[in-house]
Amino acid sequence: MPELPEVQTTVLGLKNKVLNRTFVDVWADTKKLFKNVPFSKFKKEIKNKKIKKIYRRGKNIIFELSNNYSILVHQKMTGHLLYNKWKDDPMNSFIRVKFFLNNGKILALSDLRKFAKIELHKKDSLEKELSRLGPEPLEKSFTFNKLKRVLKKGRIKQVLMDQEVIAGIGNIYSDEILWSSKIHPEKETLKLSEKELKRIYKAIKGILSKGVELGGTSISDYRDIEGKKGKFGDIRKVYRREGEKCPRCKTVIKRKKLAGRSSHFCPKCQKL
DNA sequence: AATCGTTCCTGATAGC
DNA sequence: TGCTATCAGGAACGAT
Repeated sequence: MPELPEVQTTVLGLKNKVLNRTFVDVWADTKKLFKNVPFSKFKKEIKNKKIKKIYRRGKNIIFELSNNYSILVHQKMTGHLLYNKWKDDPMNSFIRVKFFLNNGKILALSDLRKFAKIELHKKDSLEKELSRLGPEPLEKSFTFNKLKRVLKKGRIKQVLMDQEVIAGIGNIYSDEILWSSKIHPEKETLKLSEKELKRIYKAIKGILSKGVELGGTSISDYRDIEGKKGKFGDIRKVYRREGEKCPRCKTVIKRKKLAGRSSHFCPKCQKL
């Protein structure tokens, strides 16, 4: 599922391929994905508009158009954008939306479970939408003190995944961050020592950067815009490794459901 | 006010 | 073999 590193990988690809192109038309078989305006209006407003800017905020992708509208795409769990000719792979075959560009190429959304959302925003409604998100963890302004200030009360795993606390962390990277910092996912944030917080801070920066560097994680559905897999999944330590051995201490990795989400951790390295 | 459970969706997998 | 039930999960939403 696309989290910060996956969305960043997609955005880098898009900047390379579709920046400054113009949308000629758009097709969709699943019009439900268009959440805040009817598909017909969406189509009318983006037709023949140039893509002036492409950027990421949290797990959202934003295309800024020449008519001061912006398109916001959230890939949710199984959505990913594909450009032109992409690698043949079952995961790339659930095409729900196609954007036709003025160079004759296609930008498509493949989304097995149809959870993705596409919205059309004017400046103020976009700002309002994005203002709910917490800070960007890879930005310089995300300092150790910033982390301490934004962390709210609760179990660390859920707090790390809360988009209003920090933007961009989901299930994969929160498990990896906690394993790396030797913290149990159910640990209460208020009970974290200064040392533990420092480890979490370093892990957030380190793991997310590594994720971006390796082009994200593709053990289930994520693919880059050419339809290719990211490589972070190869070096992950605990996520979806229940029953395997902890690379640090060889204890069998456990999985536990927390607030509807599975958490993977080493019961020896990550004690409560 | 904050926290919990439910919902959206469909392919893969387990169980009978 | 072939069917059905369960599971995966980001975030909005409704319920407590």
